[in-house]
Amino acid sequence: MEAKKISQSVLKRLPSYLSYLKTLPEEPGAHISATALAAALGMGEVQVRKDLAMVSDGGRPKIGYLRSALIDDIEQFLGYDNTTDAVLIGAGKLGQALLDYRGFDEFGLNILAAFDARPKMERTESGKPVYPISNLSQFCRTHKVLMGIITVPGEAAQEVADQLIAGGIKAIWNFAPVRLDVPKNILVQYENMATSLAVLSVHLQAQIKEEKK
Amino acid sequence: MEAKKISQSVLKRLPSYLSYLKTLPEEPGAHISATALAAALGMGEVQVRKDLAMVSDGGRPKIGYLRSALIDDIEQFLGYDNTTDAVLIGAGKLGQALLDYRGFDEFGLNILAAFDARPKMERTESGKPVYPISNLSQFCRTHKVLMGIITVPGEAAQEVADQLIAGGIKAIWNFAPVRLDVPKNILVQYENMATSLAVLSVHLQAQIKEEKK
DNA sequence: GTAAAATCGATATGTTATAATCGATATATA
DNA sequence: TATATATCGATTATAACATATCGATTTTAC
Repeated sequence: MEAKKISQSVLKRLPSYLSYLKTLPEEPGAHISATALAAALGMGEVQVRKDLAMVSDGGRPKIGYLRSALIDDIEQFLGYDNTTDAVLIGAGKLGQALLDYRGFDEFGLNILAAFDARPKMERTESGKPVYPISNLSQFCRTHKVLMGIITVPGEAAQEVADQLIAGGIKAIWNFAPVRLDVPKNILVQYENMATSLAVLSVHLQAQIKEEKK
Repeated sequence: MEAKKISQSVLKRLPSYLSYLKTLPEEPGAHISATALAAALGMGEVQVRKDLAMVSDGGRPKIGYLRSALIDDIEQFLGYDNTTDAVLIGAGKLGQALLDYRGFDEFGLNILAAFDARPKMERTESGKPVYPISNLSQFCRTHKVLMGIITVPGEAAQEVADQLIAGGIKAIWNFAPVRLDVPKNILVQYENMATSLAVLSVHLQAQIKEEKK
Protein backbone atom coordinates (compact mmCIF):
# COMPACT_ATOMS: atom_id res chain seq x y z
CA MET A 1 0.00 0.00 0.00
CA GLU A 2 1.74 3.12 -1.15
CA ALA A 3 0.48 6.47 0.01
CA LYS A 4 -0.08 9.32 -2.37
CA LYS A 5 -1.52 12.30 -0.67
CA ILE A 6 -3.65 12.21 2.39
CA SER A 7 -5.78 14.95 3.85
CA GLN A 8 -5.13 16.37 7.26
CA SER A 9 -8.56 15.30 8.43
CA VAL A 10 -8.01 11.68 7.54
CA LEU A 11 -4.56 11.76 9.06
CA LYS A 12 -5.91 13.02 12.33
CA ARG A 13 -8.53 10.33 12.51
CA LEU A 14 -6.13 7.46 12.00
CA PRO A 15 -4.79 7.50 15.56
CA SER A 16 -8.32 6.96 16.87
CA TYR A 17 -8.73 3.83 14.83
CA LEU A 18 -5.34 2.61 15.89
CA SER A 19 -5.95 3.19 19.55
CA TYR A 20 -9.33 1.50 19.44
CA LEU A 21 -7.96 -1.49 17.56
CA LYS A 22 -5.33 -1.91 20.22
CA THR A 23 -7.91 -2.14 22.97
CA LEU A 24 -9.42 -5.19 21.29
CA PRO A 25 -8.27 -8.62 22.49
CA GLU A 26 -5.37 -10.05 20.56
CA GLU A 27 -6.96 -13.10 19.05
CA PRO A 28 -4.80 -14.36 16.18
CA GLY A 29 -7.40 -14.48 13.42
CA ALA A 30 -9.72 -11.76 14.68
CA HIS A 31 -11.45 -9.58 12.13
CA ILE A 32 -13.23 -6.28 12.45
CA SER A 33 -15.57 -4.63 10.01
CA ALA A 34 -15.60 -0.97 9.12
CA THR A 35 -19.20 -0.96 10.25
CA ALA A 36 -18.29 -2.20 13.70
CA LEU A 37 -15.45 0.30 13.99
CA ALA A 38 -17.74 3.13 13.03
CA ALA A 39 -20.33 2.10 15.60
CA ALA A 40 -17.74 1.81 18.35
CA LEU A 41 -16.28 5.23 17.69
CA GLY A 42 -19.57 6.92 16.90
CA MET A 43 -18.66 7.86 13.35
CA GLY A 44 -20.18 7.41 9.92
CA GLU A 45 -19.41 4.01 8.51
CA VAL A 46 -18.67 5.37 5.06
CA GLN A 47 -16.07 7.72 6.41
CA VAL A 48 -14.35 4.93 8.28
CA ARG A 49 -14.30 2.78 5.17
CA LYS A 50 -12.84 5.56 3.08
CA ASP A 51 -10.19 6.31 5.65
CA LEU A 52 -9.17 2.68 5.94
CA ALA A 53 -9.03 2.33 2.20
CA MET A 54 -6.32 5.00 2.19
CA VAL A 55 -3.92 2.97 4.28
CA SER A 56 -4.89 -0.64 3.82
CA ASP A 57 -6.17 -2.88 1.08
CA GLY A 58 -7.39 -5.89 2.96
CA GLY A 59 -11.11 -5.47 3.53
CA ARG A 60 -13.17 -8.52 2.70
CA PRO A 61 -16.95 -8.55 2.39
CA LYS A 62 -18.86 -10.07 5.27
CA ILE A 63 -15.58 -10.39 7.16
CA GLY A 64 -13.99 -7.00 7.44
CA TYR A 65 -10.36 -6.32 8.10
CA LEU A 66 -7.88 -8.56 9.83
CA ARG A 67 -7.21 -6.74 13.05
CA SER A 68 -3.48 -7.37 13.26
CA ALA A 69 -2.89 -6.51 9.61
CA LEU A 70 -4.87 -3.30 9.94
CA ILE A 71 -2.86 -2.22 12.95
CA ASP A 72 0.34 -2.87 11.04
CA ASP A 73 -0.89 -0.94 8.03
CA ILE A 74 -1.85 2.11 10.03
CA GLU A 75 1.34 2.06 12.04
CA GLN A 76 3.42 1.76 8.95
CA PHE A 77 1.55 4.55 7.29
CA LEU A 78 2.06 6.80 10.29
CA GLY A 79 5.69 5.83 10.47
CA TYR A 80 5.38 4.38 13.93
CA ASP A 81 7.41 1.38 12.86
CA ASN A 82 10.70 3.22 12.65
CA THR A 83 11.53 5.30 15.67
CA THR A 84 12.48 8.94 15.45
CA ASP A 85 14.73 10.61 17.98
CA ALA A 86 13.74 13.82 19.65
CA VAL A 87 15.00 16.32 22.19
CA LEU A 88 12.92 18.27 24.66
CA ILE A 89 13.68 21.80 25.76
CA GLY A 90 12.31 23.15 29.00
CA ALA A 91 12.42 20.76 31.94
CA GLY A 92 9.60 22.34 33.90
CA LYS A 93 6.56 20.45 35.09
CA LEU A 94 5.09 20.01 31.64
CA GLY A 95 8.44 19.02 30.19
CA GLN A 96 9.00 16.43 32.89
CA ALA A 97 5.53 15.05 32.39
CA LEU A 98 6.33 14.44 28.75
CA LEU A 99 9.81 13.11 29.49
CA ASP A 100 8.50 10.55 31.91
CA TYR A 101 5.53 9.52 29.83
CA ARG A 102 6.14 5.93 28.87
CA GLY A 103 3.65 5.77 26.05
CA PHE A 104 5.67 7.53 23.37
CA ASP A 105 7.59 4.52 22.14
CA GLU A 106 4.25 3.21 20.97
CA PHE A 107 4.34 6.07 18.49
CA GLY A 108 7.92 5.47 17.51
CA LEU A 109 9.07 8.51 19.42
CA ASN A 110 12.20 8.41 21.51
CA ILE A 111 13.18 11.42 23.59
CA LEU A 112 16.95 11.28 23.92
CA ALA A 113 17.53 14.10 26.34
CA ALA A 114 16.18 17.26 27.87
CA PHE A 115 17.70 20.73 27.84
CA ASP A 116 17.08 23.61 30.18
CA ALA A 117 18.42 27.10 30.69
CA ARG A 118 19.12 26.26 34.33
CA PRO A 119 19.10 22.51 34.84
CA LYS A 120 17.97 21.68 38.37
CA MET A 121 18.96 18.03 38.12
CA GLU A 122 21.23 15.76 36.14
CA ARG A 123 18.59 13.23 35.28
CA THR A 124 14.82 13.04 35.36
CA GLU A 125 12.89 10.42 37.30
CA SER A 126 12.90 8.11 34.34
CA GLY A 127 16.64 8.55 33.89
CA LYS A 128 16.72 10.93 30.94
CA PRO A 129 19.69 13.30 31.07
CA VAL A 130 19.17 17.05 31.43
CA TYR A 131 21.75 19.28 29.77
CA PRO A 132 22.30 23.04 29.73
CA ILE A 133 20.73 24.67 26.75
CA SER A 134 24.05 25.88 25.39
CA ASN A 135 24.80 22.40 24.08
CA LEU A 136 21.55 22.14 22.18
CA SER A 137 22.37 22.58 18.53
CA GLN A 138 25.65 20.72 18.89
CA PHE A 139 23.79 17.76 20.37
CA CYS A 140 21.20 17.77 17.61
CA ARG A 141 23.84 17.73 14.91
CA THR A 142 25.93 14.94 16.38
CA HIS A 143 22.92 12.74 17.12
CA LYS A 144 21.08 13.62 13.91
CA VAL A 145 17.94 14.50 15.84
CA LEU A 146 14.96 15.30 13.65
CA MET A 147 12.42 16.56 16.11
CA GLY A 148 12.36 19.12 18.90
CA ILE A 149 9.75 19.45 21.61
CA ILE A 150 9.45 22.94 23.04
CA THR A 151 8.07 23.31 26.56
CA VAL A 152 9.69 26.56 27.58
CA PRO A 153 7.81 29.78 28.43
CA GLY A 154 6.55 31.75 25.47
CA GLU A 155 9.27 34.40 25.61
CA ALA A 156 12.03 31.88 25.08
CA ALA A 157 10.36 29.74 22.46
CA GLN A 158 11.51 31.54 19.32
CA GLU A 159 15.14 31.48 20.34
CA VAL A 160 14.95 27.79 21.14
CA ALA A 161 13.35 27.15 17.78
CA ASP A 162 16.15 29.00 16.03
CA GLN A 163 18.75 26.87 17.76
CA LEU A 164 16.88 23.69 16.92
CA ILE A 165 16.79 24.62 13.27
CA ALA A 166 20.46 25.49 13.38
CA GLY A 167 20.97 21.98 14.71
CA GLY A 168 19.31 20.51 11.64
CA ILE A 169 15.90 19.67 13.04
CA LYS A 170 12.99 19.11 10.64
CA ALA A 171 9.91 19.21 12.85
CA ILE A 172 8.91 21.02 16.03
CA TRP A 173 6.25 20.12 18.53
CA ASN A 174 5.48 23.39 20.22
CA PHE A 175 3.73 23.62 23.56
CA ALA A 176 4.60 27.27 24.07
CA PRO A 177 1.67 29.61 23.44
CA VAL A 178 3.31 31.58 20.66
CA ARG A 179 3.52 31.35 16.92
CA LEU A 180 6.99 30.47 15.68
CA ASP A 181 8.70 32.02 12.72
CA VAL A 182 10.44 29.22 10.83
CA PRO A 183 11.53 28.33 7.29
CA LYS A 184 8.73 26.71 5.41
CA ASN A 185 10.28 23.27 5.10
CA ILE A 186 10.11 22.97 8.87
CA LEU A 187 6.84 21.69 10.24
CA VAL A 188 5.58 23.19 13.47
CA GLN A 189 2.78 21.39 15.22
CA TYR A 190 1.14 23.59 17.79
CA GLU A 191 -0.26 21.98 20.88
CA ASN A 192 -2.65 24.75 21.42
CA MET A 193 -4.50 24.72 24.68
CA ALA A 194 -6.01 28.09 23.90
CA THR A 195 -8.05 26.72 21.00
CA SER A 196 -9.39 23.90 23.14
CA LEU A 197 -10.32 26.35 25.82
CA ALA A 198 -12.11 28.51 23.30
CA VAL A 199 -14.25 25.62 22.18
CA LEU A 200 -15.08 24.67 25.74
CA SER A 201 -15.77 28.21 26.79
CA VAL A 202 -18.16 28.92 23.98
CA HIS A 203 -19.99 25.69 24.68
CA LEU A 204 -20.37 26.57 28.34
CA GLN A 205 -21.64 30.06 27.55
CA ALA A 206 -24.26 28.52 25.30
CA GLN A 207 -25.25 26.04 28.01
CA ILE A 208 -25.65 28.76 30.58
CA LYS A 209 -27.77 30.81 28.22
CA GLU A 210 -29.87 27.75 27.48
CA GLU A 211 -30.56 27.11 31.14
CA LYS A 212 -31.72 30.63 31.79
CA LYS A 213 -34.53 30.22 29.30
CA MET B 1 -22.83 41.92 17.97
CA GLU B 2 -24.93 38.86 18.56
CA ALA B 3 -23.61 35.49 17.53
CA LYS B 4 -25.71 33.07 15.54
CA LYS B 5 -23.78 30.02 14.66
CA ILE B 6 -20.08 29.84 14.22
CA SER B 7 -18.03 27.13 12.62
CA GLN B 8 -15.47 25.17 14.55
CA SER B 9 -12.72 26.32 12.23
CA VAL B 10 -13.43 29.98 12.81
CA LEU B 11 -13.72 29.39 16.52
CA LYS B 12 -10.34 27.76 16.65
CA ARG B 13 -8.70 30.62 14.81
CA LEU B 14 -10.01 33.32 17.09
CA PRO B 15 -7.52 32.63 19.89
CA SER B 16 -4.65 33.26 17.48
CA TYR B 17 -5.96 36.69 16.63
CA LEU B 18 -6.52 37.43 20.27
CA SER B 19 -3.08 36.35 21.32
CA TYR B 20 -1.42 38.33 18.55
CA LEU B 21 -3.42 41.44 19.32
CA LYS B 22 -2.30 41.24 22.91
CA THR B 23 1.34 41.26 21.92
CA LEU B 24 0.86 44.63 20.27
CA PRO B 25 1.71 47.75 22.30
CA GLU B 26 -1.22 49.21 24.18
CA GLU B 27 -1.51 52.57 22.54
CA PRO B 28 -4.92 54.05 23.29
CA GLY B 29 -6.10 54.79 19.77
CA ALA B 30 -4.15 52.13 17.92
CA HIS B 31 -5.78 50.53 14.92
CA ILE B 32 -4.98 47.35 13.07
CA SER B 33 -6.18 46.29 9.65
CA ALA B 34 -7.30 42.81 8.71
CA THR B 35 -4.61 42.94 6.06
CA ALA B 36 -1.90 43.57 8.62
CA LEU B 37 -3.21 40.84 10.88
CA ALA B 38 -3.23 38.38 8.01
CA ALA B 39 0.33 39.24 7.07
CA ALA B 40 1.56 38.90 10.63
CA LEU B 41 -0.01 35.50 11.12
CA GLY B 42 0.68 34.21 7.64
CA MET B 43 -2.94 33.75 6.67
CA GLY B 44 -5.20 34.85 3.84
CA GLU B 45 -6.48 38.35 4.37
CA VAL B 46 -9.98 37.45 3.24
CA GLN B 47 -10.27 34.74 5.80
CA VAL B 48 -9.17 37.05 8.55
CA ARG B 49 -11.71 39.63 7.49
CA LYS B 50 -14.51 37.09 7.43
CA ASP B 51 -13.57 35.74 10.81
CA LEU B 52 -13.45 39.18 12.36
CA ALA B 53 -16.77 40.08 10.80
CA MET B 54 -18.31 37.22 12.81
CA VAL B 55 -17.41 38.70 16.16
CA SER B 56 -17.01 42.41 15.62
CA ASP B 57 -18.57 45.15 13.56
CA GLY B 58 -16.08 47.91 13.82
CA GLY B 59 -13.91 47.70 10.73
CA ARG B 60 -13.39 50.98 8.96
CA PRO B 61 -11.87 51.33 5.51
CA LYS B 62 -8.34 52.67 5.37
CA ILE B 63 -8.17 52.42 9.16
CA GLY B 64 -8.96 48.89 10.19
CA TYR B 65 -10.14 47.81 13.60
CA LEU B 66 -9.59 49.56 16.88
CA ARG B 67 -7.25 47.22 18.69
CA SER B 68 -8.78 47.50 22.13
CA ALA B 69 -12.34 47.15 20.88
CA LEU B 70 -11.41 44.12 18.82
CA ILE B 71 -9.83 42.43 21.80
CA ASP B 72 -12.95 43.08 23.83
CA ASP B 73 -15.18 41.74 21.10
CA ILE B 74 -13.26 38.51 20.74
CA GLU B 75 -12.99 37.99 24.46
CA GLN B 76 -16.65 38.59 24.93
CA PHE B 77 -17.49 36.23 22.13
CA LEU B 78 -15.32 33.53 23.61
CA GLY B 79 -16.76 34.15 27.02
CA TYR B 80 -13.44 35.06 28.53
CA ASP B 81 -15.06 38.00 30.29
CA ASN B 82 -16.94 35.91 32.82
CA THR B 83 -14.86 33.31 34.60
CA THR B 84 -15.84 29.69 34.80
CA ASP B 85 -14.84 27.46 37.65
CA ALA B 86 -13.21 24.11 37.06
CA VAL B 87 -11.81 21.15 38.92
CA LEU B 88 -8.85 19.04 37.92
CA ILE B 89 -8.58 15.32 38.54
CA GLY B 90 -5.21 13.61 38.59
CA ALA B 91 -2.46 15.50 40.39
CA GLY B 92 0.43 13.90 38.55
CA LYS B 93 3.08 15.86 36.71
CA LEU B 94 0.79 16.96 33.92
CA GLY B 95 -1.96 17.85 36.35
CA GLN B 96 0.39 19.92 38.46
CA ALA B 97 1.71 21.67 35.40
CA LEU B 98 -1.81 22.77 34.56
CA LEU B 99 -2.65 23.65 38.15
CA ASP B 100 0.33 25.92 38.48
CA TYR B 101 -0.02 27.52 35.09
CA ARG B 102 -0.81 31.14 35.73
CA GLY B 103 -2.10 31.96 32.29
CA PHE B 104 -5.56 30.45 32.59
CA ASP B 105 -7.25 33.44 34.18
CA GLU B 106 -6.58 35.21 30.93
CA PHE B 107 -9.09 32.77 29.44
CA GLY B 108 -11.57 33.18 32.25
CA LEU B 109 -10.71 29.79 33.66
CA ASN B 110 -10.34 29.29 37.37
CA ILE B 111 -9.27 25.92 38.71
CA LEU B 112 -10.74 25.66 42.19
CA ALA B 113 -9.16 22.45 43.38
CA ALA B 114 -7.46 19.23 42.39
CA PHE B 115 -8.53 15.68 43.17
CA ASP B 116 -6.44 12.56 43.25
CA ALA B 117 -6.95 8.92 44.12
CA ARG B 118 -4.01 9.11 46.51
CA PRO B 119 -3.20 12.72 47.31
CA LYS B 120 0.50 13.11 48.01
CA MET B 121 0.16 16.65 49.33
CA GLU B 122 -2.42 18.97 50.77
CA ARG B 123 -1.69 21.83 48.46
CA THR B 124 0.16 22.36 45.22
CA GLU B 125 3.00 24.80 44.79
CA SER B 126 0.61 27.52 43.82
CA GLY B 127 -1.56 26.84 46.83
CA LYS B 128 -4.44 24.93 45.23
CA PRO B 129 -5.92 22.31 47.54
CA VAL B 130 -5.72 18.62 46.66
CA TYR B 131 -8.59 16.43 47.85
CA PRO B 132 -9.25 12.70 47.73
CA ILE B 133 -11.29 11.69 44.74
CA SER B 134 -14.15 10.39 46.87
CA ASN B 135 -15.31 13.96 47.46
CA LEU B 136 -15.43 14.81 43.79
CA SER B 137 -19.07 14.87 42.80
CA GLN B 138 -20.11 16.34 46.12
CA PHE B 139 -17.68 19.18 45.61
CA CYS B 140 -18.88 19.84 42.08
CA ARG B 141 -22.46 20.05 43.20
CA THR B 142 -21.90 22.38 46.11
CA HIS B 143 -19.64 24.70 44.15
CA LYS B 144 -21.69 24.51 40.94
CA VAL B 145 -18.60 23.64 38.93
CA LEU B 146 -19.20 23.46 35.19
CA MET B 147 -15.96 22.07 33.88
CA GLY B 148 -13.71 19.13 34.70
CA ILE B 149 -10.15 18.63 33.57
CA ILE B 150 -9.08 15.00 33.43
CA THR B 151 -5.37 14.23 33.75
CA VAL B 152 -5.55 10.72 35.12
CA PRO B 153 -4.21 7.61 33.38
CA GLY B 154 -6.40 6.22 30.63
CA GLU B 155 -7.80 3.35 32.68
CA ALA B 156 -9.33 5.66 35.26
CA ALA B 157 -10.66 8.32 32.91
CA GLN B 158 -14.12 6.93 32.23
CA GLU B 159 -14.91 6.49 35.90
CA VAL B 160 -13.78 10.02 36.65
CA ALA B 161 -15.92 11.31 33.82
CA ASP B 162 -18.96 9.50 35.22
CA GLN B 163 -18.45 11.08 38.60
CA LEU B 164 -18.02 14.52 37.08
CA ILE B 165 -21.25 14.18 35.20
CA ALA B 166 -22.96 12.96 38.35
CA GLY B 167 -21.70 16.17 39.93
CA GLY B 168 -23.47 18.23 37.31
CA ILE B 169 -20.57 19.16 35.08
CA LYS B 170 -21.26 20.37 31.52
CA ALA B 171 -17.89 20.21 29.80
CA ILE B 172 -14.82 18.03 30.08
CA TRP B 173 -11.27 18.75 29.00
CA ASN B 174 -9.75 15.35 28.60
CA PHE B 175 -6.00 14.78 28.53
CA ALA B 176 -6.29 11.02 28.96
CA PRO B 177 -5.69 9.09 25.74
CA VAL B 178 -9.10 7.44 25.63
CA ARG B 179 -12.46 8.21 24.16
CA LEU B 180 -15.09 8.95 26.77
CA ASP B 181 -18.64 7.72 26.70
CA VAL B 182 -20.85 10.61 27.80
CA PRO B 183 -24.39 11.94 27.29
CA LYS B 184 -24.58 14.08 24.22
CA ASN B 185 -25.27 17.36 25.98
CA ILE B 186 -21.85 17.11 27.58
CA LEU B 187 -18.97 18.45 25.52
CA VAL B 188 -15.70 16.60 25.65
CA GLN B 189 -12.68 18.36 24.27
CA TYR B 190 -9.86 15.94 23.65
CA GLU B 191 -6.34 17.17 24.05
CA ASN B 192 -5.03 14.58 21.75
CA MET B 193 -1.29 14.29 21.59
CA ALA B 194 -1.61 11.23 19.38
CA THR B 195 -3.05 13.22 16.49
CA SER B 196 -0.29 15.79 16.73
CA LEU B 197 2.28 13.06 16.75
CA ALA B 198 0.70 11.48 13.71
CA VAL B 199 0.99 14.71 11.76
CA LEU B 200 4.59 15.18 12.81
CA SER B 201 5.53 11.61 12.13
CA VAL B 202 4.11 11.55 8.63
CA HIS B 203 5.88 14.81 7.84
CA LEU B 204 9.20 13.41 9.03
CA GLN B 205 8.76 10.23 7.02
CA ALA B 206 8.15 12.33 3.94
CA GLN B 207 11.22 14.45 4.68
CA ILE B 208 13.42 11.43 5.06
CA LYS B 209 12.16 9.96 1.83
CA GLU B 210 12.76 13.26 0.10
CA GLU B 211 16.35 13.42 1.23
CA LYS B 212 17.16 9.98 -0.04
CA LYS B 213 16.30 11.02 -3.57
C1' DG C 1 -26.82 -25.90 -3.94
C1' DT C 2 -29.34 -21.90 -3.50
C1' DA C 3 -30.92 -17.86 -1.21
C1' DA C 4 -30.26 -14.37 2.15
C1' DA C 5 -27.53 -11.26 4.69
C1' DA C 6 -23.71 -8.43 5.37
C1' DT C 7 -19.87 -5.95 3.91
C1' DC C 8 -16.81 -3.71 0.70
C1' DG C 9 -15.75 -0.37 -2.97
C1' DA C 10 -17.09 3.14 -6.17
C1' DT C 11 -19.88 6.82 -7.67
C1' DA C 12 -22.79 10.75 -6.88
C1' DT C 13 -24.66 14.41 -4.17
C1' DG C 14 -24.80 18.08 -0.85
C1' DT C 15 -22.58 20.87 2.46
C1' DT C 16 -19.00 23.54 4.24
C1' DA C 17 -14.74 26.02 4.18
C1' DT C 18 -11.50 28.52 1.60
C1' DA C 19 -10.00 31.65 -1.97
C1' DA C 20 -10.77 35.29 -5.55
C1' DT C 21 -12.99 39.30 -7.43
C1' DC C 22 -15.29 43.69 -7.33
C1' DG C 23 -17.39 47.85 -5.78
C1' DA C 24 -17.91 51.14 -1.93
C1' DT C 25 -15.97 54.07 1.55
C1' DA C 26 -12.94 56.83 4.06
C1' DT C 27 -8.55 58.99 4.63
C1' DA C 28 -4.60 61.41 3.11
C1' DT C 29 -2.26 64.32 -0.09
C1' DA C 30 -1.78 67.64 -3.61
C1' DT D 1 -11.56 70.56 -3.14
C1' DA D 2 -10.38 66.77 -5.98
C1' DT D 3 -7.86 62.65 -6.64
C1' DA D 4 -5.27 58.64 -5.40
C1' DT D 5 -4.76 54.92 -2.29
C1' DA D 6 -5.68 51.63 1.07
C1' DT D 7 -9.04 48.97 3.33
C1' DC D 8 -13.50 46.99 4.23
C1' DG D 9 -17.52 44.15 2.93
C1' DA D 10 -20.32 41.56 -0.18
C1' DT D 11 -20.70 38.39 -3.94
C1' DT D 12 -19.18 34.74 -6.49
C1' DA D 13 -16.31 30.80 -7.64
C1' DT D 14 -13.44 26.95 -6.33
C1' DA D 15 -12.10 23.18 -3.71
C1' DA D 16 -12.29 20.05 0.15
C1' DC D 17 -14.94 17.33 2.85
C1' DA D 18 -18.67 14.54 4.70
C1' DT D 19 -22.74 12.00 3.62
C1' DA D 20 -25.81 9.12 0.89
C1' DT D 21 -26.72 5.61 -2.61
C1' DC D 22 -25.78 1.66 -5.51
C1' DG D 23 -23.92 -2.56 -7.26
C1' DA D 24 -20.54 -6.38 -6.55
C1' DT D 25 -18.75 -9.91 -3.70
C1' DT D 26 -18.53 -13.32 -0.22
C1' DT D 27 -19.88 -15.88 3.49
C1' DT D 28 -23.36 -18.18 6.14
C1' DA D 29 -27.64 -20.66 6.76
C1' DC D 30 -31.19 -23.46 5.17
